[in-house]
Amino acid sequence: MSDISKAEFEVLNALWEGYPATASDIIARLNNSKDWHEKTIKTLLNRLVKKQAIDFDKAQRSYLYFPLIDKVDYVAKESSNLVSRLFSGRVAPLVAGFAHSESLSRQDVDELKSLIAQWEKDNE
Amino acid sequence: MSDISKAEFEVLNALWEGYPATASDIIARLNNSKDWHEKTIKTLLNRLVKKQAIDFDKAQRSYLYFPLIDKVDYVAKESSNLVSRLFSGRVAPLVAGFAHSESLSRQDVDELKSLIAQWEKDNE
DNA sequence: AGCAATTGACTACATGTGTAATCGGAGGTT
DNA sequence: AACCTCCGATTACACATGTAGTCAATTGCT
Repeated sequence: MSDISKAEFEVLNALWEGYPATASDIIARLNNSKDWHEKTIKTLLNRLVKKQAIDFDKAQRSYLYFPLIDKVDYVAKESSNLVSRLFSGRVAPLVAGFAHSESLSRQDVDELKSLIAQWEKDNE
Repeated sequence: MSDISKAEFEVLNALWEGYPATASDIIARLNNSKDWHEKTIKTLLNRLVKKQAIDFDKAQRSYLYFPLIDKVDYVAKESSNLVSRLFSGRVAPLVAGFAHSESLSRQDVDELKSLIAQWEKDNE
């Protein structure tokens, strides 16, 4: 399973942006958002390899990293994890929280409506 | 902020079930779900106090613990955190994931519909 | 009064995590 | 051939975390 730390996740996420990618690629991508030392990122890549979250092909000098776990899967697992821990597994109360805090956009609402329509078509 | 670890969260969550509560109360509550040593739970209570997530009133011998942070707030922060990290801050894609994995219930859908209706009334 | 049990405080210790620095070797440069 | 450079591997180290154990004081029991 994923026992990926916060920092490790950022690196993995950068890799999901495009792969295979060299360490330098990842470092460049993270340079924008994070203020991490190159060595730090390499350490994190290493730990991700050890955790079997990513792997690499040996190119000439540098490695070509690629993810072993799919972003969609990871995201689904994390979401369901949080929803089950914090909302007894039901997603509506989470959305309710967002509605309350004004964090619900017109776009969200439109998408939700369409999701619901689809769900109802499929489920009855 | 909350830098509450997983184990600490379980204890805090047990406290939210009802407070003020003694350490023994919490231990009893967690006994059902977790297989933690009494001492472990007391350590976690202590750490939560140090982190100013909870506090206590000194009763006679044992303390009466109570939360300093509200579950609703905590839950909102964690949710928004996850949604922003994994879904660029928009909640609909998260719900879409649930719809896809058959984890959306009739009840969820009804609640979502009512949330949406309310949102639209408020927002246009 | 004296002892046992209970409670929070303090201590312990292995492993995880954030954040690098150093090492040794492969490749390019002169 | 000798050296510099760039890469991954290995090592470092402080603080967080999971998971308890020991200590000292208080309380209840006899």
